[in-house]
Amino acid sequence: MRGLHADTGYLLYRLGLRSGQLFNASLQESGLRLRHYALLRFLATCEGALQRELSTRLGYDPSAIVGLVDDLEKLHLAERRPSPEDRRSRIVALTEEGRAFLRDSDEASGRVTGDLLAPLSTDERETLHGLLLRLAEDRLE
Amino acid sequence: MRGLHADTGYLLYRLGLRSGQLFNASLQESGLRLRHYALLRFLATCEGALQRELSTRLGYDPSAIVGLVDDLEKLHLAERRPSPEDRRSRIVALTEEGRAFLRDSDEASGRVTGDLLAPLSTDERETLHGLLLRLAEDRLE
DNA sequence: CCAATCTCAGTGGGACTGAGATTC
DNA sequence: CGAATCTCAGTCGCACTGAGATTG
Repeated sequence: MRGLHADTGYLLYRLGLRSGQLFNASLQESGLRLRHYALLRFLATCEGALQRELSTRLGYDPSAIVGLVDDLEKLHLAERRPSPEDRRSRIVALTEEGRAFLRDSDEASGRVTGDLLAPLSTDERETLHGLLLRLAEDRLE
Repeated sequence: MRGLHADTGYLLYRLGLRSGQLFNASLQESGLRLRHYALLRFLATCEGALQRELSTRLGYDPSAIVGLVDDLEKLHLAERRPSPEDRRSRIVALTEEGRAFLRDSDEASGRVTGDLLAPLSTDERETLHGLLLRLAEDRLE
């Protein structure tokens, strides 16, 4: 009979949970959760995105995006703008405050991942990142 | 500004969620969830465990173990026995039905992981497994 | 008396569904 | 008309907390 950790999929599941916990703990004082932070980080790469794009790219349900953007708007870290091409859609974009928040929290987020990967050497971390990236590109729709 | 997938911790989080989804989907017809299955798989390695052990080894809250074992008892896949050494504790053990269930579902669970890791070669899968295992041993209490 | 183990009720956040309103 | 986008209400599984009962 195989042990619990003989299965790579289960290992991924367990380490993914742990990683999320660590991120959420480090974001605690900002009042945000990992999902808000991921949304901000995605917005920083694209100068505005439709809520539907955020849903597919981040893997969250469309109805969840509504509340997340609500929260970020209340904190003035992001804002909704009408889309000039399609009045059904809203464009979500970072504010200046949002950009400043990302600059300030960048170091803290790197520390979380560094802590998680502490048992691995630099080379091993790069190998792991490359393998996970290939899985993500193929398996994260 | 770094992209979303530049962070190994976030990649782990996303792929962990996906892995859990795939496992749960494959278990759907059995009426169990991944957490039940993980508990059964752990029991198969030890011939009976205290609920406190299950909590620490599987990473679930002690109060969650109660309901999980309740579910498995209702399905006659596991059972509680009194501990001869400490009457506060209960020993949870697989039943014969539980062992048979694991034999039957073993192949399906391997297929889920094989599917998730499809983009990688056999060597790469082993490399990934080794790296994740080292992280799990150090970072999963 | 204090600690450990199990149980249970309640709380809060997250994932999802189904419906509605608006616009293409 | 059907399809897409956003919104909202409701449901369900899950994580955690705090309390209680039993035993060491």
